[in-house]
Amino acid sequence: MPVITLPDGSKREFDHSVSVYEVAQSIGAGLAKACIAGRVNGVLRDACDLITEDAELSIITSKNDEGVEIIRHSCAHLLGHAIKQLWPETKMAIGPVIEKGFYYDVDLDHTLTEEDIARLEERMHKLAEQNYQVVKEPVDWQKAYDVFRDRGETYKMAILDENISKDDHPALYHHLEYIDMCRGPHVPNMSFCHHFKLLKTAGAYWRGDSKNKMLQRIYGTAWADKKQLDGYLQHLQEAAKRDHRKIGRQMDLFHMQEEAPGMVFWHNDGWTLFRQLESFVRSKLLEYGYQEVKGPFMMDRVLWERSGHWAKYKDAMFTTSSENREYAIKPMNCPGHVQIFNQGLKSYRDLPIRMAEFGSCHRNEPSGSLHGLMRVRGFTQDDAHIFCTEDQIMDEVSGCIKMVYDLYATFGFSNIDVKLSTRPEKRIGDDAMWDKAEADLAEALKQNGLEFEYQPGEGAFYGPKIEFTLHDSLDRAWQCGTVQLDFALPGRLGATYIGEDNEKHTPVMIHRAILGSIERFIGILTENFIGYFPTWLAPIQVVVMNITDAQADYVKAVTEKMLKSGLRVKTDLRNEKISYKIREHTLMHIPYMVVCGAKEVESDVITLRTRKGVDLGQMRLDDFISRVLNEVETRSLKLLEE
RNA sequence: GCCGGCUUAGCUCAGUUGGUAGAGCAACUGAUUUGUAAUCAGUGGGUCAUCAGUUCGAGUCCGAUAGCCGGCACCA
Repeated sequence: MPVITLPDGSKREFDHSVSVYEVAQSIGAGLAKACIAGRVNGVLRDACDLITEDAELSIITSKNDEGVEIIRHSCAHLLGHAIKQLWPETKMAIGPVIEKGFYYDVDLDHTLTEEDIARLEERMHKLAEQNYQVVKEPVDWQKAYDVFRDRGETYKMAILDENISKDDHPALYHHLEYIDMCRGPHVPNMSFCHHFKLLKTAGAYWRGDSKNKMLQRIYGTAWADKKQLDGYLQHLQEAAKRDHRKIGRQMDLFHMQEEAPGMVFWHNDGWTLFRQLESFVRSKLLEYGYQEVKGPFMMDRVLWERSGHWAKYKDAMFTTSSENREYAIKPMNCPGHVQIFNQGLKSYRDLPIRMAEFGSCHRNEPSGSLHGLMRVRGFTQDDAHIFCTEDQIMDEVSGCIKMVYDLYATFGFSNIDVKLSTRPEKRIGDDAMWDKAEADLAEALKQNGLEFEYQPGEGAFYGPKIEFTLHDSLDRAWQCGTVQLDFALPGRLGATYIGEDNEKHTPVMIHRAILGSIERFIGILTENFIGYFPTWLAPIQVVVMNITDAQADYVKAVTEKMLKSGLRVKTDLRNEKISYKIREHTLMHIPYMVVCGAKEVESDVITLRTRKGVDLGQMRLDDFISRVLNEVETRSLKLLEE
């Protein structure tokens, strides 16, 4: 006699076991029709699952996030259904839900082309339009194994063998003649799965291991209704428009070329942006008590062997040799910083030493991983290493965390994910060291009131790390900042200080970067702002234009005054119509456009317009300069009058 | 590195069943002196990524290499 408690607190009593669907039906026909699944005592269950005892139940429909996820999951099955009809020899691997969609990994000798994807999608639509019932069949392990063995699904057999206990009761989901295995839940019928689109194919290793066979992965997106689907497809188009590689070319920020794969040629305007970021960080270094240093770009291989980098990363390091000495071009700055620390005897009174560098690093990243500014082979870290005693760890890590949030806020990034990556398989140092390092970082995060997730096994080989992932305006995630605790490297490289006890001790080293790679950060900023950089970052802040040659001298004088005030200004005295000039500079996203015609000259003012097309009218030049300087100094994210 | 795709003028792209290349924008020159997102006219510009094949003949077909793009793997 189960009593079902609904989310509004109301209770319904049944004199027999009821399915989720039946409960929905008892509430109303509309809800029954919309019912995808149910959450029973907090656990997602299929609509057909029976409730035998008193339970709390909420009905899941396509209005719930969970409902949409179930739709996506069922779309993966639908894709399986279609592909097995078109290519019956296909072996199905896994078909999970991902953010905004789903994919299915399949093993199929025939390489799927774009036309094949179109055919597949068409077939999926045809199947879904039948609105067939999805039938769930709970089975025992052996039955599931037999079913997939009979169907030649070797990957499903492998999953049963390696991932599912023999005592378990996997569920089979029947989509007409197609059968898939799943934890579920799934939609009760395909009427829910009409709003999807296949997006692309890609290669993906079986079980995510590059030693395994590469399968074909088919990506798709699925939504509750057409409006959501169309909205998402449009969102994808918008995202493509803000690609930093495209904007970087349009705004003449940088280029890359075949002769230097993964390395950036910064043009004047891009380099201006770069320098602005650098001086911003530099000003913060002073505020947070750092010194700034610069180490050599390459050092003898022996040093990298001692640090442990050679053993793990030699394939990814660029080397060069001269006069019987082999050098490695630095892939990171820490060993260099230890060399600086090692000059002269240090006392515990000297600690902590916070040593920062805009470190130019080179790593021979795998060719397939290169991606515009986001993943390059030559990059610049806003790197720092803090040498401190064990007692100082908490304060120093805490200081790093505060600095991370301080800097990100300047760019308007507030939605930040925090992760703590723990010891990897390949590592140096004993377990006691790792226990302490991981505990310290976790404690520092807790003290700062931050919620975080653990990433087991994702730490660096010398210590655990905190990773900060920020979200841009399209809610895409980018890992930028990192704080790493290191009990290993200072010892390996012979760093010591004299303690209160007059004995030598090995300092602890904290590695930290906030922007990460400046190149990458510029890529992120470009896409986040779609090229509309805030004035303090904008390569050109103001452009001054004349209407006719008669105002050329006035324009030059106005420009001169702005330049002397420290603004980045350029003139446009070309013999073109004002609308033509405005169009061009608007496309280049220059924050302020100043027009000087006969009227302005006469009353000694300027006329202003912003790149957003806002008319700011006439203004006195001094007034404008002081307002913009204030905007730059406060690193405002908004233009005047915005 | 792996799977797939792509590579034609500075940029965005056409180029029919193989018959030695075209547009728009940009650039340059000239005219135009113009009031808030494109003035008009003219000119120049490509070993069709590179290399090697098939063919009487290759931008087009085959192969290799490089780079890029989408993923996967990697990411100190």
